[in-house]
Amino acid sequence: MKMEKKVSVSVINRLPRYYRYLTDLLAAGVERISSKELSEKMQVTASQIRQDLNCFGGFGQQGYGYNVKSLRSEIAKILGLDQGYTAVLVGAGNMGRTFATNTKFESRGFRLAGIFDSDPKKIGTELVGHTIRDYKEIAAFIRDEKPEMAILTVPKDAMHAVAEELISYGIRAFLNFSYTELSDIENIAVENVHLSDSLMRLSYKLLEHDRSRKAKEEE
Amino acid sequence: MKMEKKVSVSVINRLPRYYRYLTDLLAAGVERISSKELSEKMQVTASQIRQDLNCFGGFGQQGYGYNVKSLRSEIAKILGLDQGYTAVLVGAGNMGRTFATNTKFESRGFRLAGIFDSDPKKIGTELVGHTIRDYKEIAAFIRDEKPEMAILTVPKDAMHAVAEELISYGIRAFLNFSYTELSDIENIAVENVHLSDSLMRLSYKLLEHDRSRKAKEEE
DNA sequence: TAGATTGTTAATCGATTAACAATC
DNA sequence: TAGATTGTTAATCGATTAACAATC
Repeated sequence: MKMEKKVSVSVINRLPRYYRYLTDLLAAGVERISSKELSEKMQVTASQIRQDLNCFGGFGQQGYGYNVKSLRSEIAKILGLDQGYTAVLVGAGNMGRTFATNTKFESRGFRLAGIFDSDPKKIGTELVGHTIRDYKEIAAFIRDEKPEMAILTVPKDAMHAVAEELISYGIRAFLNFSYTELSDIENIAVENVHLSDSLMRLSYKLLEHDRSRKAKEEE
Repeated sequence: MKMEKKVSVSVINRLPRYYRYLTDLLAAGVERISSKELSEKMQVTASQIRQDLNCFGGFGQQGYGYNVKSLRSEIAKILGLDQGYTAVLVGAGNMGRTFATNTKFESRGFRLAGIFDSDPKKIGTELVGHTIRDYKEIAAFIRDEKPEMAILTVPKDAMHAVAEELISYGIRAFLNFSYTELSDIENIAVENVHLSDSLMRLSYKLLEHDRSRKAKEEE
């Protein structure tokens, strides 16, 4: 895997999508695929696919295309899915429960080590095969289990304090679902998720469509 | 609001973030802000902020900056948040419940008209002030209530059939949470959300950080 | 070998940043 | 008026697309 120049975020952002499509193709029993075929399925250009992949290495073969299984595993490696990264989930509210339930951690190469909350009503109950633990025990837990990542689904007012505390225990990656953004911190990987942004983008697109429909009618 | 050239998706994608920051500033009682101040908060360039806003009009004032309240409301208008768009939620599973609970529809200018599921155990129960309805009744409901948007949190195998059915009833925007992507359809606004993509991006970032940390240690 | 499709270079296009005159 | 900061043009930078020689 070559890594001369820094790979642009545009490319990185597309990798999970490639991974998903390749996972589906593999499940469908497809053995090989050309950049052209894949580009049609994904509604992007074949050029872009080839350029993106060649940021990391030459995974294809002239005259043949790409082997679905091996390309998928190469992308997994690029994304770090082969690292066995371990995560803790902090916050077992609605969002936490949904994320824990919907995310197939193992099939994505991750391990969910534990779930924490500070609500006595939740502590001790079960969620996706884990007993929800008291947040007070998280320091000891992280010391023992050495997870790298934390998924934060805590109230926005608590978020910063929780993040700082977890960093002091050695956590170095955050998937943050709380409304307030966690800004970049040196040596810490951060990814903020905002579901309502998607709704607003959809609204913009709908407005655009309505506008062009109206413009057509007025012709 | 000028609209000569098509505004790029990069700009559109940033609008919800501006909207969030302005909402917070307004809540904090901040009256005016310059592109420079905002750029520092948001970790972008002041140039980018001014360029982005000027795609839609001159909302600022030389020597003064931007009025937080009025800029926020301009962005709301651009995003269509003043259109009173109405949505139905289809699927009251984990994801549906979380989205319904976490999204302050009204404060974002939307109206949630109804929630549908086909599970008899769920039908008739309450969720965020709505009684979950039988999916069989959705045709009549859409005819009466005329929602524009549907939020899809249905199993991936059902997704395409549901989307097509809803289009036939007049729905013209989809926020799709199912694993399978809903590809672009003419005159229909589509936004796909993939939570596990965020986890994979985080994983990539973590791997990058680990790599550069290791490289430093080896110096 | 002939055909197909990659990897890669070059050309184009678009987005970001810088700079500054306009103006509040 | 002087100072600040916008709106906007120009310069730079980067990303995407096109093209094609390399090669399986």
